[in-house]
Formats: sequence, C-alpha cells, structure tokens
Amino acid sequence: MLELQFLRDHREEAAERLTKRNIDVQSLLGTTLSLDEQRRSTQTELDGRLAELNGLSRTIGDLLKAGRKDEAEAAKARTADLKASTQQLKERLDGLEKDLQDHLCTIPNAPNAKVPVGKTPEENTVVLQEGTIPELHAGAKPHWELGEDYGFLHMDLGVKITGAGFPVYSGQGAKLQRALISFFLDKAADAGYREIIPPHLVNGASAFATGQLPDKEGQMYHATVDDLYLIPTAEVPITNLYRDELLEADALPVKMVGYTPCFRREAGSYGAHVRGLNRVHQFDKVEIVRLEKPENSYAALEDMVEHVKGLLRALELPYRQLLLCGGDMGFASAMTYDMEVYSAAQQRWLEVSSISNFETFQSNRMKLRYRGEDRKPRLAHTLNGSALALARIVAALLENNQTPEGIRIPKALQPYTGFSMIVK
RNA sequence: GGAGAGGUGGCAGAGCGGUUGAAUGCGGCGGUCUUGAAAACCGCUUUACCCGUAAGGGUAACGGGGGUUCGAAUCCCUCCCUCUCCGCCA
Repeated sequence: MLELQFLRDHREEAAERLTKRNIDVQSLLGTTLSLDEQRRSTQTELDGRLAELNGLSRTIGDLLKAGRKDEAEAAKARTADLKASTQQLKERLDGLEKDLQDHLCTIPNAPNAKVPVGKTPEENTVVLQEGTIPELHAGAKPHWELGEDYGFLHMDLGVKITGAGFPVYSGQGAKLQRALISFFLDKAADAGYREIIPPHLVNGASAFATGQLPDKEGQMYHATVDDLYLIPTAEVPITNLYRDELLEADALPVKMVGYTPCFRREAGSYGAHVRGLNRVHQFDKVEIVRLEKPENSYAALEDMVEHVKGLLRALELPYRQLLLCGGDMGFASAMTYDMEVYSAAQQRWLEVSSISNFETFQSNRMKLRYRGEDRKPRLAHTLNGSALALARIVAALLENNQTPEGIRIPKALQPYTGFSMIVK
C-alpha cells in the first residue's frame, strides 16, 4: 500500500510512476485523494465537537465535586445534541476511512524510475546473460521423461495421492531435492542471512501485510475451517515476523533466509508449458528476506542479485537476469529482477528467482517501522528473493546435465548429494 | 474438547468510573561528574490522525467490536488471541 502522504505531496511523481502499470492512474488517484479530503474535513469537524463534549464533561465533574448539583444537571442536558452530532460525524468518518482504505489497497506499488515501460514479458529488459548453453546428445529428453526413465520423479503418483501438479520425488531425486535445499541454506548463512523455519500456514492479517490479500485471493489454498492460508512463498511468514514492530535503527538491516514448501493454486494456467516441474502446485523454495533502511534498499537489491548469481554459477547453469517491465511486475513490487535458467531439452528459459524491492509498500501495510536518526518512526523497506526455487532448478539441472551414462551432478552439489551421477 | 487466568507504552509491569496518556523499572536521548569510559545523580522520552508556514493546539488509542454513563484502561455484552490445568494425540 502506497503511503497516503506520498500521494498527497507528490501526486505528479506518483502518477508518472504508476503510469508504467498501464492502469487508469488519474481516476484512481483522483477518487482516492478526494476521499482523503472529505475524510480530513470530517475529522476536523468531529474533533471540534468532541473537544466541546470533553470540556463539558470536565465541567460537570468539577461542578459535582463542588456540590453544585443543579448546575451539573443543566450541563448534562446540553450534552445530548452534541452527542448526537458526534455520533453522526463518527459514522461518516468511519465510512470515509473504509472507502479510502479500500481504494488505497487497490493501487499497486509505484515502479521505480529504472523500471522499463512495457505491458508483456517480452518487454522486460535482459540485463545480462551468462554461462554456456549446453549441446545435448542425440535423444536428449525433457526432465519429466528423464524422471520416469530413471525412476526418481513421479507425476502420476502425485495425481493419485493428491492431484495434478503435486510431484513425488524418490530415491536420488528426493536426495537431490534435499541437497539443493541444504546447499542454498548454507550459502545464505555464509552470506549473513539468519535461518528461519516458519509456519507453513498463515492468517489473513499476514497475507494482507505482504500483499497476497486481497489481490491474489484465488491463488492461495485456503483452509477454511480455521481460516488459514497455505503459504505461496516463505516471504509471507518471514516478513510478517516483523509486522507491527518498531525497531531501533541499529537493528537494521535484518537478513533472514528460510526454506519452505510453497503452495500455489495456479488457477487458470494449464497447457503445454506447464508439463512436469515447469509449473506445479507445490514446490520447495529457499527465500531470502531483508529489512532495510530506505537509503540502502537498492544496494541491497543488487546484493541479493549477486548472491543468486553466485548460486547459479555454482550450479553451472546458464542464466539470464531480467529487469521486469511495469506490466509484468507484481502488485506489491517497486522493482523486480527475474532470474531465468536455460533448460536445454525444452529449449526454454525457466524463471527460478524473482528478487524485488517493495520499498514501503509492505511495511506500510504491516506497520513495520524503525527509528530514524531523528528518533522519529519511519517505515522500513522490505525486500525478498528466491535463492532459489527448486522445482525448475531441478528441471534445468536434469535436462542440461544428461549424458548417455546418466545425469551429472554439479561439483558444488556433490558433497550434499553424496553421489556425482544419477543412474538407472 | 472441558475448567481457570490473562491480554496496558520500544520492552517489563502497576492501575480497576472523573487532570491516568497512564505509576514504577528497563531501554533510548540530553546533562552533571571524569583525562576518557563505566558507575552514580538530574532532566527529557508513546503512537496515529487533524488544524497550523511555525510555535503550538485538538482528537483518538490500554486485544477487536458494541453497550451503560455527562465522563470508562477501569462496569456490562460479544468476538479474537495467549497462558495454566484436565482430556486426546504426536
């Protein structure tokens, strides 16, 4: 949620930045700010009446103490009208505040100046590409066929016990999964991130705070009996650790990392591109989360990108870094880099990481503040990024490293897997 | 699931109808002392919103919502959450 103060004071800048979202900025800002104006004038009026009422109450108290009962009764009689009008004003104010809040919630984050203009993923900027795209031997297969051939990935068993999009890993496939998680966690720990094991279900307040609700209501699994949501990413519980907190400045930055499974309904996305592990309802991910002072947040974003690059290099995967255009960015983000790896058998780029700076968009929703140099509370900036998302990393790893003898495990991972080759 | 206790400021913890926005302690900020630091002592220190160029003023908030009252952190109702004991389970 953007800060109201920002919209009021920098309407032009807000409008300019939001234009990149390809939305009707002027009418959105117009209604929001006019609601805000009504709200303020109503509050001013209400505050005045309440001040009068408070004064009367004090007078009555004094009169009663002084034993002047008749005068007190007379004063009481005068409160009735005031009370009625404050009641009315209060109702109007509540209504306006709710409307304003509802409008504010529908405004996406304002893209950073560096964010390219564009509507579709094709208009994202390729920042860099690194690594060599492997040439596969004749008869190379996509990962879902490899999984079946070698017997370590079973999409069909997932269908049986749960439904489509819930992969089952076994044997060396399961071990590879666990190895990657450990590898990513260790790397993040080395980089100074504190490991967190959070709950995998969150309440509505948490989902609202990071921006999943109300925007992406239908994308989360909802355990309705207890009104809890299965997390679509560890970002939600980990960032919410600091909801409603007021930190001392020296507590920042906060760097956290967590592994969790991620659950996504992916409603409406079916077809050829979602075969195998390309898009599933449950996958594993190691997520890094940072809370930063505003002046440091963009340096932190770059630092997170460097961290992820290090992981991809260690895994010997060809990758590219995209700067998302305004039309392809998530609702809550001010700037997002996507990292994609090349999966050679499918001959496509797969998104394995999304690294975003939310500026104060999330912290405003969750009241995550710190004391600035002047001791005044200010909203912190929040950032997060996948480091990394497993299912697609596994897909690329399997496809790119297949040989007639078996599937090669990158050197960096071998201490974790305990084997250097997946064999039949 | 049954019974009980409780939810107060950055934190801990008093208050239980009328200058209580809230004692006290810790923390934080400033000062005295000191070559410097610590200790000790003194002072200041909640947040959000509104009006105001500012100085300053106003309103709200003691888990959420509603009620009683001229007046509620304090009384009543309701919902949520936490803790303890019992049951059940890992």
